[in-house]
Amino acid sequence: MTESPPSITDAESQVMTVLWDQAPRSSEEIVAALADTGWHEKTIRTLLNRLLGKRAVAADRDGRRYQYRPLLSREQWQSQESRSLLDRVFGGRVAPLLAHFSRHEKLSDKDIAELRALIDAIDRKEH
Amino acid sequence: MTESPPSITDAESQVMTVLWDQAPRSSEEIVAALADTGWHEKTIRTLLNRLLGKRAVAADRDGRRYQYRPLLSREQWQSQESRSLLDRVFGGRVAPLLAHFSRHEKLSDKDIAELRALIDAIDRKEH
DNA sequence: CGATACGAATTACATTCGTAATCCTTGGGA
DNA sequence: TCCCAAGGATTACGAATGTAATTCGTATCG
Repeated sequence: MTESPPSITDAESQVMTVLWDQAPRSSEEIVAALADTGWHEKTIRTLLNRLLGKRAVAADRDGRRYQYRPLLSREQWQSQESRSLLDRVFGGRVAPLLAHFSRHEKLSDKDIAELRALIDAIDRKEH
Repeated sequence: MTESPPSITDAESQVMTVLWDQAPRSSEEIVAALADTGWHEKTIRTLLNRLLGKRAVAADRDGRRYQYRPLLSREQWQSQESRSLLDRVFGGRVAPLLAHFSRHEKLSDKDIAELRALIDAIDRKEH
């Protein structure tokens, strides 16, 4: 059986975010970092456990506590989600997605600058 | 109360796809068009009904049958899904998403051309 | 004219997800 | 030494979702 990257839910991804931001962390720290969500401490511990079950995070014993760290990387997750959107919504083709963004999304100056840099980078890479 | 565009599930979107492809259609035609999914006819009718409940499709009486047609457009749906990905996964910014694609997805020449056209269009719009 | 078949409407049911509450263990303080 | 509180593990529970089965109404065929 091959290990496919774990798929995580929306709520779970918010927990991952705090670990991607900094790790390892104790559950107490994670709870603190998620104070703004309004989630109950119990809820966050549940999410942590589900992530453990999915092997999206690892827990290293630290005395009577655990230190949690991500196993699934943010990049892996972004890839999964992007590919999912691409396949589900745009028939797997990038161009329609780009066309969609160009027609419907408001791009900030920063976005535009980054896009320009992106294209330049691609140009250079293709020499 | 303002009408927000209905949010549809993954299975439902596959039904929408056949209506976006061509409409109006009878349920029989829709079932036929979804033969490759392996879904039971009952399943497809259930999805149609849920879409009706969400006002994502309309049913126009045609004798003792209905002719179904989409109320939610493919473009609207693509926008919703794109924005959702953007917000959930890329902090709401387009450039990181595109940067991600450029790093991890194979961009065809056509894709790159579109990207360039996108920037050019923006440039012109901003005069 | 009565039974049937087909589409529509309603109901069903297991799983996943969001959101906790409850139970279990054990290190530390009274 | 004994009890408690903080964390971890387990259980709960309603809503949404995937996937149907059951029931209902009626046009049609024998």
